[in-house]
Amino acid sequence: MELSIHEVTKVTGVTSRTLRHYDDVGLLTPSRTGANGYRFYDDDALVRLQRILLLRELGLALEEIRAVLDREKDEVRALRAHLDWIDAERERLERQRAAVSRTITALEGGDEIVAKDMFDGFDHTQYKDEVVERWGAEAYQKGDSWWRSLGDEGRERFLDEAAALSAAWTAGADAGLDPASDEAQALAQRHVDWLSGIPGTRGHGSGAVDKGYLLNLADMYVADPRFAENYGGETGATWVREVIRTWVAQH
Amino acid sequence: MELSIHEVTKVTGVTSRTLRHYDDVGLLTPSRTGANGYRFYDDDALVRLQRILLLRELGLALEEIRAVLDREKDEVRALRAHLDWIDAERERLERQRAAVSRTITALEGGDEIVAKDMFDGFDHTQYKDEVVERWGAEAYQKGDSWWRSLGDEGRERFLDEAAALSAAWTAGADAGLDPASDEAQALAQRHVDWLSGIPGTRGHGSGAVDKGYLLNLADMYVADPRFAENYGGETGATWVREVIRTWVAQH
DNA sequence: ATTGACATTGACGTGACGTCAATGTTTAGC
DNA sequence: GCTAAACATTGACGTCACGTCAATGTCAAT
Repeated sequence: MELSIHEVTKVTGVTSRTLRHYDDVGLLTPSRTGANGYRFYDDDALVRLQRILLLRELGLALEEIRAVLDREKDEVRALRAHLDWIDAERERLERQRAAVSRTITALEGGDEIVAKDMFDGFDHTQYKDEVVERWGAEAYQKGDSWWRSLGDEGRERFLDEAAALSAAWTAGADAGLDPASDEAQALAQRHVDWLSGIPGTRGHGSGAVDKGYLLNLADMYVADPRFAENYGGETGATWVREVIRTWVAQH
Repeated sequence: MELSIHEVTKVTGVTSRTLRHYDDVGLLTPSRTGANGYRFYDDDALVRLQRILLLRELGLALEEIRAVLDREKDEVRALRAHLDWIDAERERLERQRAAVSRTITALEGGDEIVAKDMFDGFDHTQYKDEVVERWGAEAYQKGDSWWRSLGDEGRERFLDEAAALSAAWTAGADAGLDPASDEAQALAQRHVDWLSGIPGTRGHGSGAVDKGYLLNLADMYVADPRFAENYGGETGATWVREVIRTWVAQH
């Protein structure tokens, strides 16, 4: 039995364009080509097409399919590799979903989010991946060569310290510490040290963190609910601001 | 402040090619273009770039981003739509993963899988979309003009009935019904009626479903673990086969 | 002979750039 | 003033799996 290209399309649902494409890339050669150039497919060709379509449905690329069918590659191994790829894609989508979802929440939270604000969220350390994502953007302002230069380990340490600071601030606020106390001021110093690692935070010329920047930051912690969350809510953030203001006054 | 394209790349991490591309598609026009053709970006342009990069990380297409930034589209609504798209992608991957996984299992199960076998899975109704996919292939053997001719509604009904049958069979098996009981036999009749809608199932000449085909089908339900799953496992499938055998004997 | 259905081979379009290639501009050093 | 390095530009092709014309040839039926 030999089918014309039209009959194959009716029977398989694939378009003639697809069949010609498969011919072009050498994935499925017609069993016979007439003197007029017409393509004809016999049973063997149809079986091969069947297998192609199956693997295609499973998501394999045409090149992969070709390798499998030409016995250049083990079928199970190819599918296993594909499974890994699917898993990676799944995870990526999962993270992206979370990021989009949080962004929507933030946008609905009320105030118009200006890009500036979104990129300043460098201590949103509740979720590491989110921070990494934010840093990919944050890097814009600070120059991401720095962030990249940290290496995986450096980034890890940086984020860990950020998380530790957030926890320490919350604990201090909960404890109702005096903003001028040694403990609170030591915490402020630690925060400043951490900040100093970020390019762009240091004042012009001086090697130290810019005080104006610090005060702005403190204000932001209070004003922006998304920041406040990381510092024990509004009251916590207010306390953090007091501690920082005190520290600035003393330096 | 005005940055050259090179400075922008250092500061943002995007390549100059990307910036030129964004210029080409009108997504981000440089604030100034020198007489020499050089591109320069001011603060406003950088803020716009910031927002572009953020939305890009969230997975929006450039065209979408442009629509959002040009205030043609609400940001939240755009992100919501994108969320839907992500969810759809997630589900698609989930199904694909399951299909690939099952295929691997089947391949490892021993016997070489002939294309024929794989395409006979027309009542894998656990997931509708999967069935649709399988049908796209199954159609190969039966001639998919029929499947297409059903229309969306017809396909929907067909798949719903398939799912209902699968559930009914499982329930019957769980209940331990007598294969010869009226209830079980009614179920068999219903299954046969459903099958009769499929071209190729009817015996030559007679309008009724071919009995040999039915018996083969029943055997397959038991033999193939991928089928058995849909009929309450191996024991369930065995019971289904008994019911069908009884029905065939009585007709 | 004409019509209509079906076939062919190009060739462009899709999305978001990467990657040459060929060439002009600016800056720094000698 | 010359030269080399660094940086800029505009094309233009490649990616992936085809969809979609366009221009044209072939075949069966009327």
